[in-house]
Amino acid sequence: MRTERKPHLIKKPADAKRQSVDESLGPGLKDEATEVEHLLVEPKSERVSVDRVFCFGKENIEKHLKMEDFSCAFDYGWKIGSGGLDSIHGQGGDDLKLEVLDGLLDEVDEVDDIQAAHDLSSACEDFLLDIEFPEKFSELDCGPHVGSNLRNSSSESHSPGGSSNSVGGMSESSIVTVQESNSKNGVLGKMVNCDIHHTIRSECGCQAPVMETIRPSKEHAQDFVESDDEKPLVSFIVSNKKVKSSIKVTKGGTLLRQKRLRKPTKRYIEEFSRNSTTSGKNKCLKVRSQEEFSQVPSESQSRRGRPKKIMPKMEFESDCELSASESEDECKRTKRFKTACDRRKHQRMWTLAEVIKLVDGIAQYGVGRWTDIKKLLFASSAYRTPVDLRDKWRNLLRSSSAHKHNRKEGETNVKHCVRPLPKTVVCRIRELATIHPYPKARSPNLSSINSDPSSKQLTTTKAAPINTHGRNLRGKKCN
DNA sequence: GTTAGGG
DNA sequence: CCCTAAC
Repeated sequence: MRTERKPHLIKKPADAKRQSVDESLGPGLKDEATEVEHLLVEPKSERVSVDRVFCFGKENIEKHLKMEDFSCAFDYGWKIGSGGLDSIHGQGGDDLKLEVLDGLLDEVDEVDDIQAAHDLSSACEDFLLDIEFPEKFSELDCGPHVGSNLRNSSSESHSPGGSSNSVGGMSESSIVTVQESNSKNGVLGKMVNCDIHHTIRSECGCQAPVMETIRPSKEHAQDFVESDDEKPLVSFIVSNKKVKSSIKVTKGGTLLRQKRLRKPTKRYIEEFSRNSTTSGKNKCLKVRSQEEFSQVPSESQSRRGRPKKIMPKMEFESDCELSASESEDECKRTKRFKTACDRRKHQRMWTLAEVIKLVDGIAQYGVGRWTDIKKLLFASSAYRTPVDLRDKWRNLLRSSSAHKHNRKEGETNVKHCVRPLPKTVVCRIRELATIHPYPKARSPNLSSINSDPSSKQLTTTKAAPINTHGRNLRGKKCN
């Protein structure tokens, strides 16, 4: 049992529950301060509201409730049962707790507001809380069914290892049990809590493989194992909650018994994803989208890394499916942003010097050896890929042919040439085109030779291989 | 990996 | 400038 563990923080060693709780609080706050912080928002609110419902009226209890934001169930159980609440305050470790948990009060206010809106002051708050989830996850739960399950689980929770309980339902049952025990007798609740404690532990160990079938929970399962040994109750519950939340999202009807689980707040999700990113645990789906986002700016330097292929759209979208609607929007936004930026990132105009360089390169190496030309003549300009050189050459041929054509026809269409090249360059291009006809492209030279415009295509395609220089790339490569 | 061809 | 097929 966990109670045997170093009770340095406990002033009343007789209280087994508090021992475990305190013990768990110590490391938990240090290691998973943020996680605990957010995860505990829910239990706290529940506890507080329960406190109101049952009108315990103990000031110290209320105070304690505000301060102690760990495992709702256990905390409550021993509090009521042993009445050792006062001992918590003033303990050395409480300062740390207060620091960490203090920030929770703000968020708790949120939850309190929600409760007020739902008019939870009645004794049926449990049910209202339960109904809250069916509303949000209508496909998962149906109100009455949940309620019945809740009661069953709570009553069954005395027998640990109840295989009927799903993983997600464990904590739920524990919570409910505590609340019921509060209303009936604290001692029983205490015992129940003990049992729950064991139950959760044992069941979590057993259920870990099952959870692995669910995608995001794989990490959680690991957390389970870790926390089972190292971190006591709080962290354990925390991880358990994590699993539950993920299960709730991914799996549906099979895990209906997760009633007490509140939908994680937006802030929690964000924080969680952030933590996951830093800690290397991809517990949240959003992490991916964030990573994608961060990739965008880094691509601006080199064209070489054309990210379009790197970004498979289908994969992107499928990831979005599993996350919430908000993240879905984000995904869409990101995708739009990326596609808009990726396509035609920078249209670098070809300078005259570059054109001349290209022409020289072609004259030197021939048409088709674009990589060679790029390496030798455009090594400095990383943004010019061999494909770019080829495209440019293609365009040059076209324009030069147009030039020729225009001249032939009386220079009527000169204005169509957006960036007219110097005559010398055009002449060179034409010469090169004659010597190195672009494969399958309509060589201006040939086209001029061939008076019949309709037969240009055929003539060129046939003429290219015939060319004595063998400038056709394919033929060249074969050499 | 490179190139041709089309968009 | 980008994409894809072909090599």
